[in-house]
Amino acid sequence: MTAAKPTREGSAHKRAAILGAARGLFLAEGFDRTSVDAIALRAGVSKRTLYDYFGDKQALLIAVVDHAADSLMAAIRRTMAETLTEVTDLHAALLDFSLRIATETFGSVDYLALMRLVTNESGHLPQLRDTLMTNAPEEAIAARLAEFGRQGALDVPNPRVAADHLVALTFLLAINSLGSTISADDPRLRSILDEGVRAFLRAYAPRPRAAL
Amino acid sequence: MTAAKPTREGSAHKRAAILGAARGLFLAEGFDRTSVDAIALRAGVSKRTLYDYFGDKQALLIAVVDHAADSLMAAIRRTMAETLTEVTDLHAALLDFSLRIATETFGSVDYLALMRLVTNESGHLPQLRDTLMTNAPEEAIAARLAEFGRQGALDVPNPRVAADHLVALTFLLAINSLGSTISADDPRLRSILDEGVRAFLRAYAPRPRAAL
DNA sequence: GCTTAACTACACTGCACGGTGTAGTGTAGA
DNA sequence: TCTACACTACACCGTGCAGTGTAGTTAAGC
Repeated sequence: MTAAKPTREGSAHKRAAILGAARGLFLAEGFDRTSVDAIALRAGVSKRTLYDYFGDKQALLIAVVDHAADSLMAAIRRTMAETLTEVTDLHAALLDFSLRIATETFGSVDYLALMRLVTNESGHLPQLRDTLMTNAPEEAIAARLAEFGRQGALDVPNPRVAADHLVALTFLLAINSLGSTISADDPRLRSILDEGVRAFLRAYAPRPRAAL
Repeated sequence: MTAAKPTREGSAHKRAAILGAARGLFLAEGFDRTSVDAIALRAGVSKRTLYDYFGDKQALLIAVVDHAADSLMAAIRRTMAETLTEVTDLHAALLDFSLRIATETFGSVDYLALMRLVTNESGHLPQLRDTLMTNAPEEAIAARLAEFGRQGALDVPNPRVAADHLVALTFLLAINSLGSTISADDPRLRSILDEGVRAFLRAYAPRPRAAL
């Protein structure tokens, strides 16, 4: 799924170093402001090797986003399995989930920052559009919300919309209010996520059928 | 409030032309990808004049954002006065408000796109931070929501949080789902705003005190 | 020791772009 | 007509940077 142009496909270690360096610099400086020389320097790799591995600065960006998407999906699946099993206290479960996803190693916040970067900074990369237009994270969350709906813990006639709303009330709002650099222990982050989850549950709490 | 470096302060018409051209190109291509020559060409002005007016590419960006913020605030105030007066049908009123703000001449969507651009593309402009960190739009909306709360039409213990949630469920979600280029008649936009307003009202509808 | 492959160091090209300096043009007022 | 001004057209500079070509180094396998 990854592997943009691994012309030589050398040691995975070097590949990871390059991806990590590129991700960090792209997030901190933006795509255009990040020079390939800086990435190579930070990765401890010669510029030539970088080009042999990825072929192109744009291809490197695609690889970074691809890798981030995979990481995020893995984190979501793992965290969901660990936090979103209980139906007893949905607020605690959803808040735990949001907090962990937001702050976990390369969580959704960095992912969203990358998305913004891609969407705004280079709005003309057909390859990227394909990669990131899958909305896999939202779909995964939607599936879980649908499950809660089936169990009667939520009222979600349209799970995908509900998932979008949950994401908007938590991650989207967090990254919009705070910058792209969010520290895990920032009290504002916890506050935003908490309020967001609260509002989400108020909007999607099961209500007596007669009320409508 | 505007006026970054109007070294010469010539005809307001030329100034507006430059601002408009810059805004359009910044939104379409991003800040770094937009050359000053392109802006001058599109504005029908010599590059030299552009520099005489604004002094600097960064100063031009600041002026653009400043102007956008002013426009948006004016639009919000005007539209709020025209749509958010009725308490009878809050859903219709809020949806109308959202739709008009989102699609109006330089609505919140473009504003948010500019914010993203600024935040991500050049994360090191102290001047810009000051300009856009006011959160004036959210504050204005919060004030109106508080008013609704006083009238018993909504249950908003914390108006500012409620305003953030409304914005997240509508504009933020819209710009995140659709690109920065949103046509006013895109049915998806209306759908997103409608669902967002619905969820917001479910979350902030007045509820019997006994229920909690 | 020899070959092969991965990699580095480094020089180099081409280009795009931000910003400046200036000569010249059109225009309005005295 | 002269002056002042706003503006254009254009040439120009410096620089940063993507991408390439290559000679040389290291290490592994034979």
